[in-house]
Amino acid sequence: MHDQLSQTFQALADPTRRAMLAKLSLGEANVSDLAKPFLKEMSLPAITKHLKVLENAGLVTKSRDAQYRPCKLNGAPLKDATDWMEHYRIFWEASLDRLGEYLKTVTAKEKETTKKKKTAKGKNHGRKK
Amino acid sequence: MHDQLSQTFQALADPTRRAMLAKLSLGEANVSDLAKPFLKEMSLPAITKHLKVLENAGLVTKSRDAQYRPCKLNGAPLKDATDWMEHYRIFWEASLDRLGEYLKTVTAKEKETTKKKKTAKGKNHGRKK
DNA sequence: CCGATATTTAACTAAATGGTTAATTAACCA
DNA sequence: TGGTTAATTAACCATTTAGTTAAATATCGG
Repeated sequence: MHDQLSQTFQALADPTRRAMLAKLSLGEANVSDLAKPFLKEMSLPAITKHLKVLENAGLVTKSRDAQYRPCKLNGAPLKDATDWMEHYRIFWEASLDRLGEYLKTVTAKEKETTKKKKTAKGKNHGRKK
Repeated sequence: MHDQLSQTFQALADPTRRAMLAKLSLGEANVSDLAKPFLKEMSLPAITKHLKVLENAGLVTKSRDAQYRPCKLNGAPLKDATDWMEHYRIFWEASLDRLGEYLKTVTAKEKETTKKKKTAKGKNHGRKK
């Protein structure tokens, strides 16, 4: 998985890393700032590694300030990610529409109760249709 | 990594799986349809596994039609993913805006040449330097 | 220079990922 | 019924991931 987009999605596929990005969205923070909320759950080197994943994905840049490493969020790779997802927007808006449609239907037809009920509903493992 | 959002991003973090979604965005397709473009690079069971990842992430649903398994794209999980990313939009538009700003500036102020140039520009977070 | 603080590196481990080949299941069709 | 097609499952393997502890590096501050 070497392409940029995969790396971006991969980096986002972890709640710790997303939380770190959320923190960085509030402003620069050094490593121990970023680590603080997680030090009960994991060690500092674990944080360093997560940060490295974010850096490799280009989502975070690190600079130097004495012994500190102030980190900065770089949103650029997220643009390509949203651009990719944008192509699929219709596929969730469509289903929401259908949900709305469905809700209208059920509320409207509340009188027309229990018509057909025992048509093979479950797995119907044996055959098709 | 058990949360839905992580699973969604994880599923998207692979070009084969994204290509399968792209194909499904054109309409239903059964497993061998989906596999066809990749059978030179990988085996059918590999495709089955990728498909399973997409199913587990809720991005694809599979039904039965005789020996075929028609697959359908379900965009719903992508909504949460884009919603998440939406919070960061400013972080890529910011840089693009600054680019636009910059472009306006240079073209507009082409007469007013080189005014102030060396005012501390960076973050200068801690202190040093 | 010394000790403390901030962070990384090394070495290791367990589990997940992405792939393989071979075998199995299921349904069609002639 | 038997052969063919569609797809999954099993068993296995290599690599990556996510974590650990312990040691190393670098910089500040007195």
